[in-house]
Amino acid sequence: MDAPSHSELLAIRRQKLDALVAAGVDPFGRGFETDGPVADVRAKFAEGATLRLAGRITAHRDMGKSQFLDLSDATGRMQIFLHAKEIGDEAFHVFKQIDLGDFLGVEGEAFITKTGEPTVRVKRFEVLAKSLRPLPDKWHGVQDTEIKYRQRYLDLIANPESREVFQKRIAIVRAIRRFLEERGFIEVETPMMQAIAGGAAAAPFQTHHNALGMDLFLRIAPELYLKRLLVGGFPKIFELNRNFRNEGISRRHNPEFTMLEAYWAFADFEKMADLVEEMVCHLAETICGGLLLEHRDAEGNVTKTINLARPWRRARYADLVEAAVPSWAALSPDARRAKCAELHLDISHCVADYEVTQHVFEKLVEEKTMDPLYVTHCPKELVPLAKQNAADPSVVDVYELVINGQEISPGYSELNDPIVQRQRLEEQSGGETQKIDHDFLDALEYGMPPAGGIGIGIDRLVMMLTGAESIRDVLFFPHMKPRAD
RNA sequence: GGGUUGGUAGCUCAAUGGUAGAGCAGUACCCUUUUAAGGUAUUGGUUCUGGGUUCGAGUCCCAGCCAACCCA
Repeated sequence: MDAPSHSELLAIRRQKLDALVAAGVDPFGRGFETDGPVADVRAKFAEGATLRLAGRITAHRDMGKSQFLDLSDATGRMQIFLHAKEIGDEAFHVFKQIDLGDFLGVEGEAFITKTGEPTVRVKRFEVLAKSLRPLPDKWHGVQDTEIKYRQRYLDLIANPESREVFQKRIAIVRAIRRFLEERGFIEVETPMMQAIAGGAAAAPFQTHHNALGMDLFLRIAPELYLKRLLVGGFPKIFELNRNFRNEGISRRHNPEFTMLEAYWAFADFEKMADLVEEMVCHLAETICGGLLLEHRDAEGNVTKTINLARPWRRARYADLVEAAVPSWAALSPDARRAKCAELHLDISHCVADYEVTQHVFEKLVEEKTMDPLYVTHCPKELVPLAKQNAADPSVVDVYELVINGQEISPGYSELNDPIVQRQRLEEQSGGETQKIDHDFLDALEYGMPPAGGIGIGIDRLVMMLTGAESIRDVLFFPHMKPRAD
């Protein structure tokens, strides 16, 4: 329910709407030919040229008979000038019904004002859409995080810095596709609704197919279907799309998130690491202005610096833990727990010994690592779908890429032994065989080529590359609880 | 799930327990090159919701809703 004064502001705009209709003007106009988005029109700007552009009115400077307005879209802003005597009384009366936020299409002559501002002198204009609600403050923009996230369109209209983050995200996603395609990878689509939610350990969202009378799950990962395509003979594939996990929401988690998975037959995890390193540097250099990324706070102070300079450091998991806590490897499981208490690390949720070590790794290595680090030779318990190392079967041939204190990308030498894979999945399912994707295991038995595989969480990658501190700042429409009425 | 902080005009923000205010936006008027235009006047409030304490609550207490941050 709107507060009374809000209704008053709305009522005034409705009155202007009625006045437009009374003057024979359609307040919600039709198609309008332009010379392109506002930025393109600005690029074509030449004094004396006739220009046509359309956009939303974002500023109005009323000088009486002279009117200056800013016409904007997501690409830019252009000043337009309008004079009562030049357009005539009838048109000026229509113009008087225009508010900030309305969409206008204009045609006019390009000129430069005496303050040097490129401007379009309006000869004709059309009302393209009346805005019936007032826009956010033009100077402060939208500060309220709830409005930013719930009404993203207002954030995009009012906050240029938000718009820039999303434009970078769009550019990053496009560049990833191009990068992989140029290297012979093809993009494929696999089911988002799966009878068994496999490929990761996470709680799925459940739904129901009426006609088939069966439950389905939204996928938590596309992995098992992409591997079927390796079996089917596609050697270089990727999928860049949404996954769904029915878990908590936080600064780093949204129930649906975007994941890139890529598989390369006859490659291994080290080759995949080279590929990811090259790709992320390519993104930083072409979209984010270079390999040195600076994250800033609201005041513009640098809070964090990430240096992507190659080659990226590679180190074994055990060596990293050992460097963080000397003699860790020599300690017994009980001594390790005692050591954690000494270091004020809460390991109450850890059951197995490898979980204690993993907690030490997360707190003392991962969270403190800003520059890229490939963590290799991880314990096999952490990664059930990867190949065991030939020399040391207690570890697997994988990397975990850490940047910005977060895991950005895992890469595996994929397990293609169907017998070992079956054992691993059976152990993981804890005896609940209905949770095992038997068709996937059958597929492996037909033969899957050895392959390198990667996953990259696109939202976290964009956070790292743009300096966003919350995943909500890189998602157009982050998940929110409904607001009570 | 636990803790901390916040929710006041359309937006951005003020307000020792004592008459709810400002800037912008809006409205009216002045102004023929302004650009956060300027000037004069002016409208606009269930202070998130529901209880309680008090002579008196935006402010203190309790419960709830929503959000941000931290922890798990």
